[in-house]
Amino acid sequence: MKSNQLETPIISVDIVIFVISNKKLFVLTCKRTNDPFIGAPALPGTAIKIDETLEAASKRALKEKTKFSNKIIKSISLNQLATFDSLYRDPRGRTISVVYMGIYPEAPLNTDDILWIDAFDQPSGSMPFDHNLILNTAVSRLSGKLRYTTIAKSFLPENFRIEELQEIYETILRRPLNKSNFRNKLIKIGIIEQVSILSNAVGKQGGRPPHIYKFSDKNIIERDFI
Amino acid sequence: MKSNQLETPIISVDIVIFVISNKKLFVLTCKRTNDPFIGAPALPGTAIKIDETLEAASKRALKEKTKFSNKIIKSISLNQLATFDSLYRDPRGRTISVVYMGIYPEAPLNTDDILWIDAFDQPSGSMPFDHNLILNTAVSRLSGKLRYTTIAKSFLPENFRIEELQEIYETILRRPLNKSNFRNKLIKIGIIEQVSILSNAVGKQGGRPPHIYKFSDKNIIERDFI
DNA sequence: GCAAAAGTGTTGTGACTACACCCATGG
DNA sequence: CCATGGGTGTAGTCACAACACTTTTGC
Repeated sequence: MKSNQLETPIISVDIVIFVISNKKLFVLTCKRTNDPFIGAPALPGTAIKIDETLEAASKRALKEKTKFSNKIIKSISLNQLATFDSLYRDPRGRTISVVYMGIYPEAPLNTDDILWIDAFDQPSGSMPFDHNLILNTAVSRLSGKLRYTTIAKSFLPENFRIEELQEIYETILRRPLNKSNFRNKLIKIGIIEQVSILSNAVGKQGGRPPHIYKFSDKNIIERDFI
Repeated sequence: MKSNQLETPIISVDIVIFVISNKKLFVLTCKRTNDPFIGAPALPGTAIKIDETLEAASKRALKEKTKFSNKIIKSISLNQLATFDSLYRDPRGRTISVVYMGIYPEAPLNTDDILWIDAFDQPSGSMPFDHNLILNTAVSRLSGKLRYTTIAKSFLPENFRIEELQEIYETILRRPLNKSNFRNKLIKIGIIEQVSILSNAVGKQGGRPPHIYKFSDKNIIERDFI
């Protein structure tokens, strides 16, 4: 620990990465390799260097701790969530953490270093520092953003079925939505548009083939819509 | 300048304080007394000390730079806006600024040190650093919050006339609102309630005396409402 | 009694909800 | 031909916008 920590706080970043799998919302944690809480699953993070932006530091931390491919790291767009600054959040000394959030674009997979935890089932104290607080803040921001942005887009591939999209909403909002009203609203508002008339689905046991949709360019919704 | 700035960024806070006067939205600026941009009107701010929270640092900066009374400082509730971190935002060296915003509870008054500037009429470059960007971010957050919180409360005294409240909304949203629909909606949603039946107004030239209202306890609006 | 300020009523339009029904495919 | 997954239609209700109108005061 350097002596200058006595006079000026350290700045770090922490990252909240979401993914949806099997109608559940998961968050990326990495097994800690350093001193305090070593071995515990925590949000990935790092101290920031003087010549990098907070977002760049976040991407660097992600890369170092998760070993995700460059392609994946690049495709994750990070949004600033908030800055956490309570005096004793880090036992090593005063550390102020700026938190970024993003969405993982593929199916989650646990490894030795990585554990995807259920975002709605993380008892307080299950993560070190104030990471449970951070996660709860991120979850409510996520559901807030669902209302007035097209953030749901990041959870899906370029082309998707409407029901896949509806599942994203239902998972995050934690309530069932009406099929017919859901599609009517989204199409009327004009944030999604049909790509192909009918496409044969892969590996399913009967049923009418779904239409394929994609998001249009519109990114911001005028009023709330779900 | 200390040598450790070479290795770890400095953290500072900046504060955006709003007030409404004569149907205009104003923002507090203080004449800079220090080296870069000395004399220019800028958002008040300060470097943070190691043993104080960001919010405490903001209040301290406000007090030092504005000389507002303790009572006023106490009554201003600060909300974190965002953290600004572009690499060259401060010519002195890497400085990351966490920005807080709040609302001034009384009529604004310019002094030697203090200048209230029009929030909607600040050409880019009129303030040092990235303070124009910060202000624009704060303004759009303020209008966003108007939709789903009762933040308008802070612009008014405990008791107020409905038209005063409507003026707050019209000023921030920058469009006229319908009198009848405005009151119906706010009362139906239940965020304001009548205090007295009719009260004689002070110093006005005729006209029916207004009812007096206050905000009820509800602080969060379920859906958008204006 | 008239102007000014405040408060109320009404009506058409459009959005949201809930529900029932129709379509296209695999087995 | 039926189960399954997908897509559509509609009617009632409720919220919203626009506008006109009434009430209460000072002069």
